[in-house]
Amino acid sequence: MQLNAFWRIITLMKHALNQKPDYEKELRKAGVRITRPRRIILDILTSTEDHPDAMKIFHRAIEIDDSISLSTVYRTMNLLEEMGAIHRHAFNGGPSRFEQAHGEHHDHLIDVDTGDVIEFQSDKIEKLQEEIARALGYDIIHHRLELYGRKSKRPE
Amino acid sequence: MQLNAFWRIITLMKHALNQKPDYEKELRKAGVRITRPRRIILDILTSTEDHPDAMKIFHRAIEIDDSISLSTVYRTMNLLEEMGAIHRHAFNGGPSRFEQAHGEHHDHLIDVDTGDVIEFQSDKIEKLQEEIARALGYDIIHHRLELYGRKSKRPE
DNA sequence: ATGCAAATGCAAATGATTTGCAAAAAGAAA
DNA sequence: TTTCTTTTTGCAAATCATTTGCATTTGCAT
Repeated sequence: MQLNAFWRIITLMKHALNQKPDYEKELRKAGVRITRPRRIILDILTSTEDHPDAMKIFHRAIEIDDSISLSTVYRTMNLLEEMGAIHRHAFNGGPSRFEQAHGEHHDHLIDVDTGDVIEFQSDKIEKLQEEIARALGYDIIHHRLELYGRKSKRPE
Repeated sequence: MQLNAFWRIITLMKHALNQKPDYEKELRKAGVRITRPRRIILDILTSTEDHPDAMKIFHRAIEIDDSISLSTVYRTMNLLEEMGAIHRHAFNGGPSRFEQAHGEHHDHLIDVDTGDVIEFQSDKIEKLQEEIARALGYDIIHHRLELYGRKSKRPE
């Protein structure tokens, strides 16, 4: 795992640290009913490293319980997003892809050939964004930095 | 217009400098037929400061010629994008919004209340992105930086 | 002017996502 | 653990942005 003063890779960190927040308890506390479909979807989300879209989540879900419907997946994603448990991305304008909202904010490098996603974070970039927004008279609500790249021929 | 070593506003620049590339000639040279709908859509694109979506372009177009169809707008946007004459954005995962591809690369600050877009550019951020991608073993094909913000209460 | 390939308008198709509704399940109360 | 009320579900149909098939029209090289 890379680590230096300017930026760091996030992807592997959450699993290395085995951060699996107990969403079930959290959600219940917030008055959300924990149903069978929701529990299954949460499990899928907390145990994957990728950023699946609704259809992919649906397919993984019906392998566990084939009565789950696609609309429930969509409804659950909306619910979890509102509760702040997941984040939604629209890479390249494609279908929404989701990831569990583990603590650290991070940006994404998307492999244009495979769709793979690497998460990283740079305080330096973050700080520059703040500076620019402030100078333009704005407060940043959220932001989105996506690098679309291809594996280098000769990695250094 | 702001200007310093680290970043600059782009939005106003293109109109201040009155950069209206002659897309018609360029496209014709590339073997693209200049039809009435295409001419009208190009005019709309080169004479607006905002980032309209297909529907907005369509409405502006039928004011000039009410026989233009929405599918032609979409087809023309795809064509112009392939020709590199325009850029497509999917802010917030909403419908595609377009802008003429005037020379300078730039990023966007989107006003979450109004949908307004301010264009800016920071070499420093650009350079950091390159660094990160390289360290991860990738070449950047393109990237996307969007700041979503709200006007500060006390602008400085 | 003429001919033919390319572009258009229209309507129907697509893909992602949402919604209405009756039936089923969750959780509080008894 | 049974009952009751409310929420959630599955299904099918609806919606939204966008694309496509096809018969007709148009650009433009000859």
